[in-house]
Amino acid sequence: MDTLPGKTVERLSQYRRRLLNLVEENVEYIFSHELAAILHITAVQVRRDLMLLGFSSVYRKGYPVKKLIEVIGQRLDSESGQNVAIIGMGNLGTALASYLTGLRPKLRIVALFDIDENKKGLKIGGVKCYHVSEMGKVIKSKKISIGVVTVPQTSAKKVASQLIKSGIKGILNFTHIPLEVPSDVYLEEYDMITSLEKVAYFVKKKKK
Amino acid sequence: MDTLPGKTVERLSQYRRRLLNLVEENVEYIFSHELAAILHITAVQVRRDLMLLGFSSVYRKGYPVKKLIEVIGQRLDSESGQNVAIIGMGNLGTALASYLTGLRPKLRIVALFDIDENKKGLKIGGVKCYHVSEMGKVIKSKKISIGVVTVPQTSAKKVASQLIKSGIKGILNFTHIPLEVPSDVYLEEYDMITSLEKVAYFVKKKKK
DNA sequence: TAGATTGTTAATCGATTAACAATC
DNA sequence: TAGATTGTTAATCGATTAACAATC
Repeated sequence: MDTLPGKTVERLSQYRRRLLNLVEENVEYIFSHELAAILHITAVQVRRDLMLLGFSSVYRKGYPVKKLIEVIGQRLDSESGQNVAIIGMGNLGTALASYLTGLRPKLRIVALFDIDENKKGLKIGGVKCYHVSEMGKVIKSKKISIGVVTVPQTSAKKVASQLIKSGIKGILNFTHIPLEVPSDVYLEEYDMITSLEKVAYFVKKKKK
Repeated sequence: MDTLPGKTVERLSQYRRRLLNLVEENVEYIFSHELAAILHITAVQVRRDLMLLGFSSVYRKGYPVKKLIEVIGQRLDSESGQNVAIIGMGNLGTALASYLTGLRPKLRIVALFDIDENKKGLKIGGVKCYHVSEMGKVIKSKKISIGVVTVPQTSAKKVASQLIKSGIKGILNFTHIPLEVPSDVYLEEYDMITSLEKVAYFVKKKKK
């Protein structure tokens, strides 16, 4: 199966989330222009993405919602699911832990880590917190392939190298320093201050 | 002055952050390939971005760090600075408030809001928390132009419309529902689960 | 049927990279 | 000088949009 473009992957993730809401509301079919309107994109964009999935609509009814959710899942998710750890139980890590836990059945948050001995054994969103010194052991025993890094800047590099040494295959980095990873590890970085500065820049520009 | 492409704005924000670190280390000049290496991009990319700024290097010494920081500031920042509010003091909002406060002199976090009466008057990172009912009043009196939305999903739309009604010009949305804004308001959305699903997808793909 | 919607190709737009003369 | 580095144009790559025949 071909690898989808990153942008399409992002949108498929968004489509699925909206579609899951629609199922709750007992919507059975949706037209491309309806889904597009929800996400503020064009109907062509939606149709093209679904074309890449090889998914077709039902004539004059639109796309069957449940079926589409299923097909997106087949493409995005790993069949057996993937295990995720969050490292750094400050405010950001805690927010992520409680939000992500149980949200996607195929993306299981199975371990949290913090340097603070007092947080050891704590449960956030039902998931146990371990001391960072146990990282290597827990990552291997729980078959964790993805690490979310929410530690303070100062320890980011150390944590990343520990993750890599433990055999993690993907890192989502929320700290504000760029990380170095070997080519077999997928790295995604997100930086809040950059987003905010971008908003500030375009607000300034709009004023004129 | 021409409007810079969004991607360039993002990178300029990143350059500045790295350059500020370099100043601490008393680095006076930097070559394009050095800055590129720090950010895992190409030297051409860096040079092209700086070309858009109209900024030139010093022959055989590279770009003067302090001067470059200044020029990036002239382009990205608003001269008089911009005021920012964060709405929703859960874990995520608290993380943002404490991280962002005082980080960029021209982006001042001047007010926090929460629906919980008990948080009223609280100070996070030295910034006062108000009750959401005071939003309109405080936004106007403090001349706030940017709102960061970190409330629970259920109240996201309501908060956004209050912000817009109060005259805000930019919204950074961390909730998981797409917002609707009029065309004179700049909207940037960030969704953590989408980032995580993207990492998961490419980890799955790499395995093969 | 008439016409709303679709799936797909081709065209366009935007962003990145290659190429290379200019610098001193 | 020789050669590292730069600034900029042109070429390439990738993603979005326009166009439109096909569907029933």
